[in-house]
Amino acid sequence: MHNPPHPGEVLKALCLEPLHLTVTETARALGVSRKTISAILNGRSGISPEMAVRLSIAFDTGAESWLNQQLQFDLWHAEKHRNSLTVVKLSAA
Amino acid sequence: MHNPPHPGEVLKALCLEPLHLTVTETARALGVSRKTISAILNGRSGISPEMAVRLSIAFDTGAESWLNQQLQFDLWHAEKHRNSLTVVKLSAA
DNA sequence: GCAACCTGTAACGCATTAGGTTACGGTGCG
DNA sequence: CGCACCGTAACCTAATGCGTTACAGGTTGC
Repeated sequence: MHNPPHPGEVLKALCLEPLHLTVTETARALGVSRKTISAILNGRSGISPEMAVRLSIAFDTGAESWLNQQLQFDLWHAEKHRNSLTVVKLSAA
Repeated sequence: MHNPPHPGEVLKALCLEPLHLTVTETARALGVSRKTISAILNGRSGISPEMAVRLSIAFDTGAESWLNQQLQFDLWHAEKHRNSLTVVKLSAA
């Protein structure tokens, strides 16, 4: 339940650094601009579904695992505002 | 591989109909506009992280399960364009 | 030393999308 | 008929993924 990492950090640590890939090389391989990769690595963008598919092709991983990391990250932020949401319980009623 | 259902359909079938909830009632309970619920039920919007938390409160379910359904849905659409993406493999390299 | 080059990032614009507000057609009830 | 409620469409705003362009900091070759 502790601060989950940016998916970008994981991407950097698990994919780019082991292969000594630069932002430029990665961007070219994925078919996107350097900006897009830079933004992800620095946590200024999330992993979009399309990007997840690109990653799954380039690094031969599951697209789902990338999106799951993004999900955990987004959810963790959303949960922080849980108690500031005005919601009425309907289940237990 | 088969067309995953829209999260809105699931929401309607599993939450609204069993409790005979109207769009209006649900919207009030969740603290959003009727439009927002209507859009989700008809597949014109996805389940955002914030919405998932609202659903988890109102229906006492896991927020993650809603986002996972959304993930499966989004991913399925993204995968359809997999072969139209210009991506170079880096893993096997 | 300096000029050409490459790398990573910031600035700006565009398209998409979740969400609110408002307005409209439809239905039930006094 | 009149009124209230329902679901949805139309319009606007804010956020965000992406591309293009521009810029600062290094290398490398001369």
